[in-house]
Amino acid sequence: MTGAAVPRGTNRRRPEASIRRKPTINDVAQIAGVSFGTVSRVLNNAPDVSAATRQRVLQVIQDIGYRRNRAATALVTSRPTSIGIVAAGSPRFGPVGTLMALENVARKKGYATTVISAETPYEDSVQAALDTLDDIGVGGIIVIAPVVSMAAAVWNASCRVPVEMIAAGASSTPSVFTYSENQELGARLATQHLIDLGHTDIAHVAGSMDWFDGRVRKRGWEAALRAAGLTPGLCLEGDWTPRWAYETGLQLVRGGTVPQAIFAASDHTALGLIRAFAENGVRVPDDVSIVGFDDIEGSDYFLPPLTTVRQDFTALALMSMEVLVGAMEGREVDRTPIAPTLVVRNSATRAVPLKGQPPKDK
Amino acid sequence: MTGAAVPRGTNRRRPEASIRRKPTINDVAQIAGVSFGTVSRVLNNAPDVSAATRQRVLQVIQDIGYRRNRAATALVTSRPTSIGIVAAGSPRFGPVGTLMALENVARKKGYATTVISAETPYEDSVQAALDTLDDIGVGGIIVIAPVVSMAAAVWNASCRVPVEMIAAGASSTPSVFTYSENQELGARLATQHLIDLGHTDIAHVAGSMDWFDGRVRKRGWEAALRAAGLTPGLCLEGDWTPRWAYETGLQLVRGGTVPQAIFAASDHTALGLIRAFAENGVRVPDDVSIVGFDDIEGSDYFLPPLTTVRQDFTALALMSMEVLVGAMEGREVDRTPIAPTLVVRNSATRAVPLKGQPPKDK
DNA sequence: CCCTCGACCGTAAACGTTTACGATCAGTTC
DNA sequence: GAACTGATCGTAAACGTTTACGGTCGAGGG
Repeated sequence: MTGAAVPRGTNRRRPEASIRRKPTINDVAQIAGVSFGTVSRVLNNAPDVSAATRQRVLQVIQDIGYRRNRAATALVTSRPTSIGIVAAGSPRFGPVGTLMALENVARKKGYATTVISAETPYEDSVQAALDTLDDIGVGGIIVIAPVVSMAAAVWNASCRVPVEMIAAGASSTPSVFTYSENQELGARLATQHLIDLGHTDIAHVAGSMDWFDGRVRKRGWEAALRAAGLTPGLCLEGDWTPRWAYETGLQLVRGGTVPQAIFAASDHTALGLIRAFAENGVRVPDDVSIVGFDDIEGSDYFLPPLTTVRQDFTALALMSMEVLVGAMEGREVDRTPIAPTLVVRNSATRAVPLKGQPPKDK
Repeated sequence: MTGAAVPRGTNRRRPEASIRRKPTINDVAQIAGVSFGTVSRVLNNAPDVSAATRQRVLQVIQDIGYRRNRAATALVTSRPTSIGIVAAGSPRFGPVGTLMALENVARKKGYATTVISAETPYEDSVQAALDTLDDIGVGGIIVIAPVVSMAAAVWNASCRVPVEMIAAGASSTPSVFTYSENQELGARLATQHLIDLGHTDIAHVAGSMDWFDGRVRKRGWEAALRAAGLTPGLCLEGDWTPRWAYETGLQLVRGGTVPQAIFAASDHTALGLIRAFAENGVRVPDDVSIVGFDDIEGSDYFLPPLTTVRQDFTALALMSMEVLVGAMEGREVDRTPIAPTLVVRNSATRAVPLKGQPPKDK
């Protein structure tokens, strides 16, 4: 190969210096004694390569540890190579496992994930996150939007790529579609369990109504009650903290208005309630039945072990990624939400007739 | 959710909306009436461009919503533009907040983060993760390696870019350096608290010795005891689950060997212990003092509220990113670990003289 | 008036791929 | 034996930047 008309592809500026530089497609080609075009073909599993040649190239790739430069690939094929995830900074998330599961599915499908946090759930912050992701060249975005203000921000933002929102019970728009677990069903399951146990006075110590989860769980509670011909009783709305629940519980016992049964919006809520009751001699489940929601780690070792609702975050991640990739590739994909399951333990028990009242009183 | 919401700022930011294609540096140049070289200069804050021109170019960039193509940039300058994070799939992680904090710091420093999960803590899995990250062109990698087998895998793996491991008490090597919170100090704090309360019979219900956290917390317990002239008592090693702790607790009460005080390796461990004791009439803290580790959400509403040790994951993320970026840019950076803090609540109390024994015996 | 010098700006080449197209060379077919 | 046909392979031209270098132009020194 003399200097005459060195074709563009050959590595001219480095004879055989063999620096620590990453090998390129040309290095492979040269060693394998083919042109870089051929190497590209084997890289992309394209036809028009003989088995023997393919084998040889593959061998060289293996030997010198060649790895395709993603930037170059991304540059020429605008085909996206990664997926963006924007997560709120909020602590009340699914476990890290959710994120990991998301990544896992994406990787198996050949996409890298880059996650980015929205500093606030408002428009500029969300738009900034979306833009940053767009820069990177993601092919689609999943935003975890537990809070309604964040969802609103997403609806108002603009983005060139498909955006999927994980937000329980939020509505889809043409440009932003939604996926989530069927938390309303979960709430109905929990409430129904209490109903089946014979309770009629079933209160709800709710989460924040700024959260979709809070809204949807409350809705499920109401729906179950109505379906059973019961009128929804007390509903206290707060935040998700054990502290708030504790204080709420205190008020209940002080006011002498502890209900027969409580559907707590989260396990942490249940935890606060239980402590407030325990400190005042109100026994769970003997005096009041409680069921929680989330099945956080350790809830099986609360005092008493908590009957609660479990969401399958891994399945959620799997499905939502399926949906997004489907949208990116223009495929249609089934979008029936995942169903949570009730896990019954010891915090809710059969209703006993209230003292001085006939049972089945209605 | 009425239709009042703007239907997702459709093309609002794209006035003339000529083509769907992203504008390039050439589009900007053409509209601004300069050459692409000039645009590149203003993009990079290079000198040799007059204030007037710079202003005009900036304006055009703003107007047409130009955003620099990262792939192209990455291709020509090999300067890294992102940071990789590999996390084990394990559930026993810090909260999502840790990951988010990591991302946050990185973004502020101008790096994107891409996280990837190692499917197993073994060598091929870890190496694969490292390779994938290398492909993407990250400038440095943070691996969260709680398990010793994973750390070993990292030590044995090869990687062209700086690798930082977050692993409590693991040693640094020339190629892989380590950062973490000072968990041994945390364990000593917890134990010392018990000692200060007058306990002399302080057992440790440990975590798994496959975890750095498990090893280091045990070491801290021993160290505190020795420093106080006490000989370490019972040490039961298990996993981190409440379940195992529960069963261990059961054995303790059945054997009549419940110690005076227990340093539990984690809050979940403490939770299991507490239940086992509660179910058998052993009162916490009256009969046995317990201090946990982690300060998980809700531990302040356990029965009783748990005295425990809190790690500052945000600070950890901040510092470790600082360290990594420092290494990437060849800077020296202070690497003193972060100190956890003891948060005292109600699960540990002053020692009472054992029945039938004189106090201050031994 | 020529030369030099900054300040400003344009241009070519390179980064490592993919894609479209053209070339070569057996083997077939007539 | 000429022309056609696949199968296999090589080549040029992009993709959107950055970098190194070269040019122009007006001002100022001699």
